[in-house]
Amino acid sequence: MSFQPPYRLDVDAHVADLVDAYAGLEDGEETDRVVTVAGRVMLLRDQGKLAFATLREGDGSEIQLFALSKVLDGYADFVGLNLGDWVGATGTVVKTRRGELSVKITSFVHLAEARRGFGDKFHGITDTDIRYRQRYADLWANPESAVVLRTRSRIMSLTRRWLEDREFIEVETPVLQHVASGAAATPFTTHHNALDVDLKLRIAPELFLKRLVVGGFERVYEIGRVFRNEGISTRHNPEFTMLELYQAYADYADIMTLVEELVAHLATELHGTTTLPYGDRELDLSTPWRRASMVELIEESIGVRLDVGQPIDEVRAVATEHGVEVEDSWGQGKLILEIYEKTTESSLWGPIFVTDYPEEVSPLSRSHRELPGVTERFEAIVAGRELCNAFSELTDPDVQRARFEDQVRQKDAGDDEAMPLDEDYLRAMEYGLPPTGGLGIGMDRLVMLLTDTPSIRDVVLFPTLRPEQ
RNA sequence: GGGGGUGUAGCUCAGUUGGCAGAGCAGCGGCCUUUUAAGCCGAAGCGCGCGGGUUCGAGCCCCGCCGCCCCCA
Repeated sequence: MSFQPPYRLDVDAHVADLVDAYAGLEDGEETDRVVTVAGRVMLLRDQGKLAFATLREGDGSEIQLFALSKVLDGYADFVGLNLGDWVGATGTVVKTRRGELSVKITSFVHLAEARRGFGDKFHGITDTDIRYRQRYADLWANPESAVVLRTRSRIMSLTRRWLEDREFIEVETPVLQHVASGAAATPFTTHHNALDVDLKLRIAPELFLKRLVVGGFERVYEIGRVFRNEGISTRHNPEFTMLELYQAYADYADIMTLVEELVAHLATELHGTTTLPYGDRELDLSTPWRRASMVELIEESIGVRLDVGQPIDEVRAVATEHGVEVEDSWGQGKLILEIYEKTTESSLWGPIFVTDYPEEVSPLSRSHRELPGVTERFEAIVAGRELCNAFSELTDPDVQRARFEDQVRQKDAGDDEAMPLDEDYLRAMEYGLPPTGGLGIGMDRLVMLLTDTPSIRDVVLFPTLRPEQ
């Protein structure tokens, strides 16, 4: 007869709690506390008339099951278990003579067979292809994978709580959009049969969230998946999780404060400190973070002070001198951004707020209150990577229309990632968008930095992969 | 798209100057009253990513392709 597992089981103790509660038992001491625990048998040491098994719960906590043939009903079945099998076990909490906290079991139930093994019981599974494709196996074979991915859940939860404590409300906006705008990226296209229209998967929730600010949601955020049809690397997955928030009556300086406080809060909650290891370096997330403008940082890097107002030939010359492949359609702003990315960005470790991006490359940002040609926009670089993008939002519909039209010109000139014009968003702005600060954070990258993880695939449960075989 | 690394049993890996494919673990059979990656005995399992080529002979050499990892564009 085939294996017939029970339909349910009353589990009355978690391994982690038992480990905490009974750490002080003496070697050989037995309690009369009866517990039922459950998990997978990860190791089994059969001694003949007695056996020891290592039971692991999904959170990684482990306790030994101590089975005596004289005491345990079904002893023969117990020692016949395969590594990886799910069991429930009932018995008393004891510490063995050799000092291992155990449940001395009087009965057990076989809950599921592991027809496939979890790999080498010492080395686990190291083949990345198996780890990413069969995450369900990786989570058991490599407990450190499970720790990172569970920490991700914790980060999402802490972030939501922190924002809600500050009166932000969470919303959900469309993933399927007629116009995929709000970022410079190539969208995925799909088709709706009943309407017979092509739809895009969102590349950012930005424009919908700002519509909500127009609608009176003064502090609003969304944590959701966005999709960008571009390459895959250690820092890019085609679908990733973005936090965007908008705060009415705030500007980009307020948002800088919000970002550094949020990140420092998360670090403190998770690790008890704002000084974290990342790779072979250290990361000091204590506030405040340095603020410096893009042109200042370029000057520090290459010794040349650039300005969007200077003659374009001079900026082109600097770009060419530093190996930037210049296109004729680029103005000073785009050239300066390219020079920054080529010469400066990779040398930044951070945390640092890079501020005052050129208008030409910032179609949704409000112009700087003092400096001509640049916007009140910043990106944070943390651990050498771009973490977020934020600005004082552009609120003037006429200026926004002009910026969109400029983007369309750039698209026509061959820039595939230039932003399309969103007519409905302009209509929304005509109802009045108050002064607003906005932010987008790549949550996957935030998890990477808080878990000291080098690849985005290690913080995404099921990363996008080529189809098998 | 370019460069580097890698692909041998279910898993982790070793395979010397080209000369009948190996180990540990898992799985299977057996022994064992305090194990900790338990130990011991036994049987079984891969024809070496795929396709060509050189050679008496290729896991090792050559060519092409494919997958995975890393770096760069």
